[in-house]
Amino acid sequence: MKLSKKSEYGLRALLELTQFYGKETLQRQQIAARQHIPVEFLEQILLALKRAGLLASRRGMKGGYTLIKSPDEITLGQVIRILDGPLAPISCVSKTAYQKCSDCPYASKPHCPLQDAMGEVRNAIADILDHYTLKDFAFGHRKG
Amino acid sequence: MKLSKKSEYGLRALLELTQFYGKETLQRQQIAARQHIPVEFLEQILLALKRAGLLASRRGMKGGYTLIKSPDEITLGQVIRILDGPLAPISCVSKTAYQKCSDCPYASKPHCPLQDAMGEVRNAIADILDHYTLKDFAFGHRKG
DNA sequence: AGAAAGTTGACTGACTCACTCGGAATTGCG
DNA sequence: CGCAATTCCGAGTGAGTCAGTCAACTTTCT
Repeated sequence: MKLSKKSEYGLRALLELTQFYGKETLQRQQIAARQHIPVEFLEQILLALKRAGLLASRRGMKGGYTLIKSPDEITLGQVIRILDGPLAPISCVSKTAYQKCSDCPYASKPHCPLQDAMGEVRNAIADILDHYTLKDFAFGHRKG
Repeated sequence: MKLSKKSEYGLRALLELTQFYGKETLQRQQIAARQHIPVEFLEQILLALKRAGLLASRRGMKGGYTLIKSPDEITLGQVIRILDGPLAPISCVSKTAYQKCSDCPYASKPHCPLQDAMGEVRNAIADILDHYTLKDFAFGHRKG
């Protein structure tokens, strides 16, 4: 039940990018320095987020990265799925990456206890993370 | 955000033991066969659950494992913590195994966005798993 | 042209996961 | 007692993942 460093760094990088949304582009180095992230590792994270359509970048001098979508249209759930894969604790309860469990003795039965329990967990996680936007994340969460 | 095979097998084994609670002791082989679990791997899982005080065992012929506590006093959360460690996605929001994050730039600040978000997630997971008993698990969950 | 940035793919060392094995200790039965 | 059946325990293993690192290349600005 663990969040990888990759996702953690990715989220922290987006925190910076959100703060400068609409103002400046940020360079790897700046983000890395402000958030204490190894710069080469950060790079491949930023690239993944770019390929997924969240970021744009410009090369060369004065280059850098920018958020390409509004911070209230990006959720933590999206980001984690990009960097870590599905949120579900077991793949037979994933909605975005469902896979039938192969050797489970309940595969043929009408219902599986593990699926019931883990389905609840996955929904609880997704409910939070898919409604938690970068804006909430960077400027304080809505509730309260 | 993934449940290990170890926990999955452990939970499925306890499903069997719950069904025979107060009736018979079950042997590794029987559990392994009924739940399609590699028997030597199952063994070390059962041992861990025994050391944690959930199971008792008897050696030799006619030996086997029994649940030592009532199925409505054991929660899925307990089991997963024994086999997989803390439920929290990052250790700085764990209640059972808290660890200060070392290089986080928010460590000194009054609050950390990542902690806010992941704290919510950890609470949601724990709320479910710490109230989901083996009895619920084996015989159908309370709600509804 | 040349410096500064991003891009790409490969590489690495440490670690974890999911088992597997061998052997010792315990128990039941004849 | 002797033997078989069972649990107990520690160590080992092969594949894969995690968390970076590196070198070489392309693009852009001055």
